[in-house]
This record gives sequence, structure tokens and C-alpha cells, in this order.
Amino acid sequence: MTSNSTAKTLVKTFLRTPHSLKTKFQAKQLLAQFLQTQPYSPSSTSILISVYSNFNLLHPSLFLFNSLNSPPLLAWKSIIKCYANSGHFLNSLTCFVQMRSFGIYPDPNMFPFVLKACVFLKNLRLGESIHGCVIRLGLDFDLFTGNALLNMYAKFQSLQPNGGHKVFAFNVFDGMPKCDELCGTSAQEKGASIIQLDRMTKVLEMMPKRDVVSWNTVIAGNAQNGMYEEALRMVREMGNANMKPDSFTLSSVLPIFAEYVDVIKGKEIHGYAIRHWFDSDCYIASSLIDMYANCARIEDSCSVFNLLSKRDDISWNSIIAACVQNGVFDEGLKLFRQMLTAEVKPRDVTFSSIMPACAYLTTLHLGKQLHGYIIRGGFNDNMFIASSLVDMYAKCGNIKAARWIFNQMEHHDMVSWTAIIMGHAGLTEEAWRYFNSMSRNHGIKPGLEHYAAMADLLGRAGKLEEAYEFIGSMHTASTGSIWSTLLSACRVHKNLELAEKVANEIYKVDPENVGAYVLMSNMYAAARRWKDAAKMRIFMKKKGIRKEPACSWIEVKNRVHTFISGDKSHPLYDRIFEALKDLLEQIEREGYIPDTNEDFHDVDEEQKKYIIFSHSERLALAFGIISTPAGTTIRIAKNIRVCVDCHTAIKLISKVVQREIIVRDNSRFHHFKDGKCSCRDYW
DNA sequence: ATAGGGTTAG
Repeated sequence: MTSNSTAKTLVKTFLRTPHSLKTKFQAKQLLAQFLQTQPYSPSSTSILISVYSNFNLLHPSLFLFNSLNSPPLLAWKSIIKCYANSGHFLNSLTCFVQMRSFGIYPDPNMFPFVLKACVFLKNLRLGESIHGCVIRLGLDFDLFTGNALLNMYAKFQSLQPNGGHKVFAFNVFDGMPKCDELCGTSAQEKGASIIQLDRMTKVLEMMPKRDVVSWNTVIAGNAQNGMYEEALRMVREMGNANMKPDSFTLSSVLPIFAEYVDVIKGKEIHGYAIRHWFDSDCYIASSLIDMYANCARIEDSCSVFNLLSKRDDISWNSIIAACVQNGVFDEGLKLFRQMLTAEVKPRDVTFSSIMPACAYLTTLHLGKQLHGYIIRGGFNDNMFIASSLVDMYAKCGNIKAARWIFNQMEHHDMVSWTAIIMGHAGLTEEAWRYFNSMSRNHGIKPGLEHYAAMADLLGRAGKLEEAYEFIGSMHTASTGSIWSTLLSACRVHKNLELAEKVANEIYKVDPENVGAYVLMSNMYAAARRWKDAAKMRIFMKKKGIRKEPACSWIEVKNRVHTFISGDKSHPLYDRIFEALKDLLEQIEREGYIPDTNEDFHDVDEEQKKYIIFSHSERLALAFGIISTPAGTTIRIAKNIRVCVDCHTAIKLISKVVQREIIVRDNSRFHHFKDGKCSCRDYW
């Protein structure tokens, strides 16, 4: 009896001042005391439920809630909140509907939770009926409810165009919910989706009071739906209403300037962020990293990242993606390792960000390690990750593994289809099978990238006429770039007649295509049709088209060395020249005969030999050989395709110097080892 | 005696 009365006093004190409870532990202790004070009233039970729901303790809340016969408003509110905050959105809504069926009227501060649940469940119809409920109860003047409505219409705009999401048929005024899934979005709903932003604006206009959150919500809503100018207009309007942009505003605005590739405006925002102490904010920092990366300012991305004192998974992911997108693959991999060391768990997107780096560097062992990590982390059923794995294995030359993962996948996206078709170098039959089964058995309409991949494949396999007809029969309009792949194939396989036909197609769809003119001029030269070659060049000059100089670069001891064809300006040029001569002698002993047909200069054979001899990739290669220890793998990048002769030469060089040489040109990588190349001469 | 609680970004 005495202990009961002590408990009663204690409980009474706490229920009078529920905020004095500071920890979950204290809250749990209170429950033990409370249970001794039988009988307890519904109102004190409700207060206790609200205490638990504030700590997000779902189970004690439910335990108490279920003990009530007719729960008062506070109990309903608390339980709806607790369900929503712990991710049980459907339960939260079910509770709301039940409460209505008990004839209890909701109060304003419950709507933000319920509307949030509708957004998470992607249920626009229910959201709309709740909006109706808000209006009927005359609660649409509440600031928080208004903000939640703004958010809902903003989110539904960005959800709708995709269509096909699950909609729960669900009526607030029916009593219990029906969870029939209506798959797909009707035409009527799609039509309605176009006006969601208008609805958002209408809600905003009706709001008697707006705060920073209201503005941030509509700005983000417009920005995320591609309405960039409208978003920026609203930022100005917000300023006119005497409200200052905060970190939320900036992180919605920065992606717009990233999209516009407007580094000037982006930097202005950066300056504003620094002046207002927002630059250490994780959200701002990752938007800045993305923005700078999109503007090809990777150094600025890095400095933002380096100055960040607290980094979360998204800041790490942003900087890794920034490096990989800008071709700084080694740095991307280094950061990925640092991320793991810092015990930050990678997200699914992290893997699809980092995998292209493995694919590019053709570091199969690292790709395999990542694959292991993916399996251990349970990410292997993620379509994006699986696609990037297919691509990585295909690019690293392990077609077997690529195909195995591809076959394991339940659904295939564009990336995996492209990767698998591109990956089967030379296996045209197989690629045809995949290409055909794509539309026939999987209902995926081939896109431009698949046509391009197929055309490229056929061309590289020397099936030029087949490729020509294939491109001509495309369902989508052909582009200059797709014909260009075939034109390069014509050059490799020395089919001038077809090349002229292909070039004419390019002139039709893409008259500004520099590559086509250059290639044709080169092919005429190779066929010793000097007049035609000159005609081509005069034509280019007239049109003001200039050839992009061939350029290769190599990283040695953290410095990038760039070489242009025939360039003698490198400080070590003399030694490079000696090395080149030495290499030439060695590969000639292996049977190398210079293939000067590809050179378009009208000079004698001996001179031609030297022009080819100083192609940019060879300068870079010779420099790499003399400035790195024996056996080191050499990685070279080139802005345009490697020529046939250099390809042959580098194969032999890889044999005589016993090194792996990786050359990445603008269309693919070449992995040279022991006199062979991974492309198996299909390029 | 009575209130409070909730909304936005990468």
C-alpha cells in the first residue's frame, strides 16, 4: 500500500511536468511506477503515451494505447505521430481513419504527420481527401499544415511523371482502410499530375502567413521538377517578403546552377554560404561538391570536402562521384578506401559511383573486392549496382562473370543491356541474340545507346554492310555519332566506298561533325587520292572547322604529362626520342612493319615512319617507360582513337618491355599485355 | 486553471 502511494505521488509529479523527463530510461522507469497506480485514468494514460511518443518508443506507447477503451484525442495524436516517426506510415494512416470513425475531430498539429505518410506511401488520392478534410474543418490557415500540404503537392509532382507506382485505394471517411493495390496510373491521373505544381502555388497563395519553411518548400518543389526559373523567381520573392535564404534554400538552389553549369553564380552562392556560416553544413557542402564537379572544377569540390569537419555518407559519396565523373579515378578510389577506414557505411549509390573507376582503370582485382563487399553488404539485388558490376566485368575483359551477373539479375535496365551488348567484343551472334531478346522477350525498346553499341560491334567485327543496313533500319532517328562509329570502322577496315556513303549520311544529320571531315580527308590520303584529301581540307578551312590536335597524357609521380603529336617541348625530349628509337629497333626485330597507310601526309615512306613514330601516345609511352621502375603498369589516356599502327606497335612494345600497358582512347580502353590487346583487335 | 506537439534541403 505504501509503495503504491509513493508511486502515485511520483507519477503525479511527472504527469504534471512531462518535460522534466529527459531520457528514454527515465520514461521507461515511469511506466513501471505508473502500472502500480491502478486504476489509472484515460487522461493520465494519454499523457504517458505522449511522453513515450516524444521519445519515439513505439511499443510502450502501443501497450498503453491498447489498454484504452475509447482513447482521447491526445492518445490518438501521440500514436499517429509515433507510427509516422518510426516509419510505419500505413499504420499511422489506419489510426487516423479509425480515429475519424470514432467521431473524433483531428486538430491541426496532426495533419503534418498524416500528410507526410501520404507522401511516403505515394498516395495522392488519400492526400487529396485529407486536404479536403483540412478545408472542411477550417484548418487550412494553420502554418504547419499549409507547409505540409505544399510539401505534398511538391513531392507528388516529381513522383507522378514516372507513373506505375503503387496507389493504395483508401478513403478517409470509409472507416477502415482498404489496401487494394491499384497498379499503374490512369490517364486521368497523369493529366492531373501536370497541375500539382499549380496546386502547390494555390495553397501558397491561400496561406495567410508564410515562413522560411513555406518558401523553401515551394523553391525545392520547383527546383526538383525542373522549373528552375520559377524556383529562382521565388527566391527573389522570398527576399521581397523580408525573409533571408537559409541553408535549406541554398541547397535547393545550388543544383540549379550545377545543371546550368554556371560556376559564377555557384560561387556567389558559395560566398553567401561562407558569410552566413553555412559552409560547414553537410547538405550545403555536398551540393557545392556536386555543383563544382558538374562545372569541371574538381579542385574546388575537393577543397570544399577537405574543409568539412563532419562528413556523412552523402558527403563522401558526392566527392567520390565528383572524382569519378571528372576522370580522377585514382583519387576516387583513394577516397573510397578512406571512407571505409572512417567507418562510414557506403550507400548503394556509392558502389555505382565507384565502379566505373574500376572499369576504367581495368583493375579487376579491385572490382572483385568491391563485388565481395557488395555481396557481404547485401546490395547484390540492387539493379543499379548489378548493372555497374556487369559493366565493370565486361570492361575488364571478364565476360564470363559479366554474363553470370547479367543472367542473375531479375530486371535489366538500360545500363546492363548496354554493358552486356558492348562487353561481347567480337561475338556478334551473341550480341544479336541479346539485342533481339531485349525487345522481343523483355519489352524494352532499344534506345539510341543500344543501336550505337550494336553498330559499333558490327563495325569493329568488320561486318560493315550489315552495320550500314542496321543503322538505316533504326526506329529512332540516326545521329552523327552513331554513323561516326561506322565511319571509323570503315577506316580501320579500309572500305573507302562505304565510308563515302556513311560520310554523306553524317553530312545530312550533323553537318558540323569535325571528325567526319578529318576522317574522310585521312582516308583519301591513305588511298593516295591526294586531290580529294586536299579538297576535304580546303572545305574544312572554308567552314572554319579545325581539327582537334591528337593529345595523350600520362601520370607519373602525381604529375600529369601531356604530349601532342610531334611535340618536342618536353624537357626530357632527347631521352624520349632515344627511347623511341630503341623501342622501334626492338619491335622491328619482333617483325614490326610500320603501317604508313593511315598517315595522310604526302611525304616519302621514311619521313612517314618518323611522323607515326612521334604520335602522342608513343611519346607518352616512351616517357612512361623511362620514368617508372621496370614492371610498372603504364596508363595512358588519349583524346581521340588510337591509330592502327600505334595499336600494333604498342602490342609489341608490351611484349619487349614486359609491361602491362593500358591505353584509354575516347571510345574504349586497350589493355596490352604480352603482345596482345584486350580488345582482340576489334576496335 | 492550461498548453504542447508539426513542416523544408544534398
